Amino acid sequence: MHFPDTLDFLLHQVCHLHHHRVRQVFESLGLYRGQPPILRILWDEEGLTHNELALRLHVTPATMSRTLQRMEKAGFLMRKPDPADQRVSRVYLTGHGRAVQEQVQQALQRIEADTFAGFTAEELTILRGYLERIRGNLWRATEEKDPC
Amino acid sequence: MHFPDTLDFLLHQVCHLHHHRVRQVFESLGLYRGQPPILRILWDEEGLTHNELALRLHVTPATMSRTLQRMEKAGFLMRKPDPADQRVSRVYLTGHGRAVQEQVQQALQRIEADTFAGFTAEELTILRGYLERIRGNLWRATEEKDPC
DNA sequence: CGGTATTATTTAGCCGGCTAATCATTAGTC
DNA sequence: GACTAATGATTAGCCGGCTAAATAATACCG
Repeated sequence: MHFPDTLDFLLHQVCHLHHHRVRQVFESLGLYRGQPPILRILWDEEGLTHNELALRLHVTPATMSRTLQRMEKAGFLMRKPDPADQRVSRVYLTGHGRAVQEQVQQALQRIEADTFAGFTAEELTILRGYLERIRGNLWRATEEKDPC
Repeated sequence: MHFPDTLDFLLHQVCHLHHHRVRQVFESLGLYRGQPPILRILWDEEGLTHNELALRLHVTPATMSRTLQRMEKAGFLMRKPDPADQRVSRVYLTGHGRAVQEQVQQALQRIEADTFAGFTAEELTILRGYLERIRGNLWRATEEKDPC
């Protein structure tokens, strides 16, 4: 690398490697990066609408629609129309979607253990604070409609 | 959110928001998220091969090939065959690719300022250390060929 | 009640990630 | 020199992001 790492580029690299690690760990379960967070929500609460899921995970309805399609096709969940509103469809787990819970939780713990290996409890607390501040910073920055 | 944020999910959210911010800031320059790092390298050193660029940025040749195609089409760079080896093509900036340097640098500084707003110099040093450790952790984890 | 506005989901197309396969070129070996 | 192995770039297809547009259903207002 010919130019020194900016902190921002370092964050970019961490993101890239994190994505790669997630991909690697979930591959054998037939799950892709965007899918485990959806399962986590549904294990806790089935019957949510597409929109509710999209809002929870801060992605667009278009993204959610497509991911849910793929997960339904892969057998993790099913979508049923809401009897009270024909525009709405609600999302429910299949048996397979429920059956993978233990494995997915273990996979998530594995990723977390890998990512933060060697950090003391105090360091993890400090790091959490830093990441929360960064999240807040970025959230505010993207919400301000740029005049440029 | 019905389950508490794990640190890992917090990192996931930071990545997502960071991507979004980068997208937002570069939109007006006609650049997409993966493209500014390529320009940064080329401002410093033109004539690199596809493979060299891919290795520098830790992406696959397929990804680099496609991104370069798009950037050439958008007018930022051009690719020329290497006279010594017909498999190789080398990447050079166009006038436009050079002309946007100042604006791109400013955009990058803007993202950095937004992301780390409110951090003291000491905190930034600690954060850098943490991110470097995380990068190393993830790098090692992905390189180990998982037996699972 | 009729007309307009809003909403929920989907599709198309762009982007950057990946893997796998392909093709032409080059390197290596006998 | 002939053959095989390796290499560089590309394409196809999958994924998750986005925006824009579309369609059908529902809400709202006069």
